Amino acid sequence: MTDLTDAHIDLWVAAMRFTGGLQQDIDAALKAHGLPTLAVYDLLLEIWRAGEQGIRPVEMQQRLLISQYNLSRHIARLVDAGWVARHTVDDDGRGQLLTLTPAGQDLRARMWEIYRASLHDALTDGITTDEAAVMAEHLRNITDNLARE
Amino acid sequence: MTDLTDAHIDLWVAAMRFTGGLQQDIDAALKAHGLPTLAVYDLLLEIWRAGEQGIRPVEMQQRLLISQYNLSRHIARLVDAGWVARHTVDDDGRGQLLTLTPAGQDLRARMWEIYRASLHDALTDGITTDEAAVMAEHLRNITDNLARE
DNA sequence: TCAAGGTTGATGCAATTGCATCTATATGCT
DNA sequence: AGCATATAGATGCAATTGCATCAACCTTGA
Repeated sequence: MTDLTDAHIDLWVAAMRFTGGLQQDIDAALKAHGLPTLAVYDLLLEIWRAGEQGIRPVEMQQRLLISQYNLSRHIARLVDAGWVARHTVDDDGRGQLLTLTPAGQDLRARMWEIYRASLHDALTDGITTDEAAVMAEHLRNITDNLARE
Repeated sequence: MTDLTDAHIDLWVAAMRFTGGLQQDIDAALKAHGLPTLAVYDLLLEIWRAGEQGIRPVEMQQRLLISQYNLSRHIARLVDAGWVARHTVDDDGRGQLLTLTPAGQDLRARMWEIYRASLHDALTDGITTDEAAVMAEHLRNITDNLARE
């Protein structure tokens, strides 16, 4: 039973400022190019990764930190905008499978250009590849602890 | 001119999942105890730190990642709830100084109990104090880079 | 087969956030 | 002083989010 030290708290504060600040920068860059937010990008990425087979909303919900009703409404907007297509599921009448339309694939690619540029500007100067790998591993360890509880 | 590597991207993804997941856990714990959200805690903390002298909203805005109108409305709610008091500024008729009422001080303390417990559960098992210190320093370096641009 | 309970996704309504703009005060310039 | 511009904070309105609940479908068990 170890203690929570000031260093642990510092880590939490630094992590919050890092993700919060960079997230704002990325969203600002996306908006400046007339593109949707980072939250929408995450959805498009998941659907894109699923390929032609598609992905169920319930599966996206498990992977992303998003509430069910929020996901449901995001999907409705993406479908309305013509970026995502809904398909029926053969063996489950409740469900649906989502795929990206060509326009959706194009949008995701354009968003990634901007997203990637923001990450480049923010990350490459301040930290080496090796340091980044070590930190990512540590953060995954902690996050796995969370999920386990 | 270095490159953005997969390790850098992994770091970003891991950091997002870490802060997002833990933030959800903390907010859930606070809510389970009938307390306001983490965002409100940050405001109370800033005002608390300012002590009897108080703090101006414009200064809070610079320190926290919050928009002006959002801050303005949060403050209005905190004042309505009796947790924060507004004072006039002698040499600036536009401004105001905020302090915590006794009820606000009590609220902040109660929130910190829950907040601290969540941080303890999440952090102490997965990472040592020394590792946490190193990571916090790295993250601050990156975040400082952001601010400079 | 069919009732009970679980899962998937949608939605009405309230609260919050984002955006644009506004009011009031302060500062700087001539 | 008098006007233009900048800063601090508030607010009307639209969009998004949170919460509770719902409808439709699936699964299990008697």
